[in-house]
Amino acid sequence: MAGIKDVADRAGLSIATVSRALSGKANVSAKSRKLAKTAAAELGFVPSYHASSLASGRNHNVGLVLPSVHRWYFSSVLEGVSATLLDAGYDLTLYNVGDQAVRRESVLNDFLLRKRLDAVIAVALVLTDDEIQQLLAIHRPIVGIGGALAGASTIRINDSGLSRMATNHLIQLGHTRIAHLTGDPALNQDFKLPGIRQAGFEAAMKDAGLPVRPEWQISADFTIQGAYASARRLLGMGTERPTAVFAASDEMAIGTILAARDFGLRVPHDLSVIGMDGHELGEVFGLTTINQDARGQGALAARLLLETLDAGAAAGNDGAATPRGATDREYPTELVIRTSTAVPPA
Amino acid sequence: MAGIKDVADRAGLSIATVSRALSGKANVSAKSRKLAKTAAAELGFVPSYHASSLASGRNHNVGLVLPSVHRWYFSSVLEGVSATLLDAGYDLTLYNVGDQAVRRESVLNDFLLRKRLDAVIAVALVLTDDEIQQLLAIHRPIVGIGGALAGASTIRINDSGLSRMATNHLIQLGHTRIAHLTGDPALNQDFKLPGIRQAGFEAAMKDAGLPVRPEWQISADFTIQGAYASARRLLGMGTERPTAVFAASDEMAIGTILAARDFGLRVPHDLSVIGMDGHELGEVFGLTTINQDARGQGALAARLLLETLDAGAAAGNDGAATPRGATDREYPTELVIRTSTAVPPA
DNA sequence: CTGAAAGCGCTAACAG
DNA sequence: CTGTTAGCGCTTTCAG
Repeated sequence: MAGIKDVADRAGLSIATVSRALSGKANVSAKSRKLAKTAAAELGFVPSYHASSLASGRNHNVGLVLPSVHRWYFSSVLEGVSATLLDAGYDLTLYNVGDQAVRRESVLNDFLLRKRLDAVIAVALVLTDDEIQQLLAIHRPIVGIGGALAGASTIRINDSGLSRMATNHLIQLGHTRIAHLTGDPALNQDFKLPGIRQAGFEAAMKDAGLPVRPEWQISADFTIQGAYASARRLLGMGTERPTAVFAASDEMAIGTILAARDFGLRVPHDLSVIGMDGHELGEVFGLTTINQDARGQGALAARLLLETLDAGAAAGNDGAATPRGATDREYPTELVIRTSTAVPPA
Repeated sequence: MAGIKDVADRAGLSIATVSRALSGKANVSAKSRKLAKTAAAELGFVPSYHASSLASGRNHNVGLVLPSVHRWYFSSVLEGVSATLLDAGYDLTLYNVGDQAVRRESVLNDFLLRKRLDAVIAVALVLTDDEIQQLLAIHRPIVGIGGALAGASTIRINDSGLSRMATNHLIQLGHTRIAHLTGDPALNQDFKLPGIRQAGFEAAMKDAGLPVRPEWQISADFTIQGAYASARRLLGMGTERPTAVFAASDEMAIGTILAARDFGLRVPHDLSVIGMDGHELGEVFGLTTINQDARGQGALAARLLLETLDAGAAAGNDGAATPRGATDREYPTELVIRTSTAVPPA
């Protein structure tokens, strides 16, 4: 309950000096600073964030918009953002919009605009130009992770190129009957991600002169269990089976491996499976995949934002940071070959 | 950038009337309200949360403290809390403290005290009396999920009783050689959860006159992959094997099933496995478990808090809600028998 | 280096 | 029902 006034009284200083001393500003004598600090400590003084934000215009708070917290990719990004922010003394306001359009709307049109956030990080969210403009209009820098965001900075991986790479890995091993397990079209609130990865797959197949069979293009909801169900249907089709599957996420690759086991198929002997992500569970299954360090992407996004904010503050820019020209960074990835892929059965 | 003043001017009303009109208060003529609303809309007015919080004392913001966002239980709780809060127009400030003591400290001693939260929900966190007092001292209601929190309300399941139930399920099937896979002792930032579940297991064994073999009491980090590694060690011990395993979480139960497969053990024919949680993936593995609806627990916690806050507001209580006597609620659960448990091999 | 004073933008009595 | 008047608790010129 102690306010800065109480601290000032107890320290025998003015409110202004205490404020400067406590927020580590210059132009305060060592003695005054000590005096202020002790008084504050003795009173258990904790500054009111609302008051200081109101007065200074800075919030020390970053918003994070996610479509889900259950899928590995998103919780990993969240973890990276969270750790970076916490260490910098920033709060993280989480908007888990899920798949409900209503929630998405209200977050975008109400929550985010309440001038309470210094910046926002949007993960795998397709924003309309209007939505982006609205955000930019309130002078908040935005960074997008996982896809392009016109006018905002983004961090992403080369989804189409990497899908090609994954597919090529299979082709080089000698596979010709390759299936692709993609994300449900309904999940295209995401940056059209499923579509992009699928395009990469198709391009690679085409380049190799291989057919893309419609019945081997299946989809699931990005979860292990969803992919398991879809893969069972794929592998259970009475007809010819593929000898390899490229799944658009590790979770779906794992679901595929589990389904294969049900049919007595040995991985990779009878069926090769490659995923994409770098999920920790991949090791257990010997999953060949493309690592993308989602946690690192989240941390990087947060760091970039913090730098921008600091720069804005240093420039005396009234707390509202100036977004330095929107940049589009590609995050590094690596192909990790384990034991779920091999040459096709004779 | 438009402030309430601009809206007032444009509407030809006083600031006060606009404030009342826009925040849906009574005592405003329909005409004035309409006038205010149109003016606000035309100017794209969005109220400053800091200003209104400072003036009203209410933040519309709840803090959630979690030890992790990757484990199923926590992300499920998060999801429940998040949805409930969003729908009520509240912000969710997330503190993912992880296992770093430093972070835990700073969150507890800095972040949470900044008077920016109306309430806090702590999941599976053991708070010292001091910490609880500190939080209560700033007049913020707290609710704990997943364990006891002296002085605060809690929502939890009967961990010890349910562990007993799970163990008894195995015993009733005829098992006598039962192993227990518990959480790493290091994870006892949790409400001593591993210990409590283990105690339930031991009690059930004792009641049945069965021996608890130390070498069959193993631990892991609550993840599938961690449990997989531990279970491999358990099942790979040259000596006699258990015929059943009770894992303290579904993720660990699944890791166990995967390990069993590696050794050519059929579940449940050669090894019965029971888990605890209600993880969606359990279905894929036919996992027998105890469902606990973590999402629902999170939603309930949020709802309780919102009610308390509303009550406080209604009571004209300066926004600082009065915690109505701390209650300790037990959340309902159910034993779900699937196909991972059966009578022991002959 | 320090203090006084002027707000940040809104809400909440209080009179009318 | 509406306008006026005080602040909420801090930061920040601006003098000194």
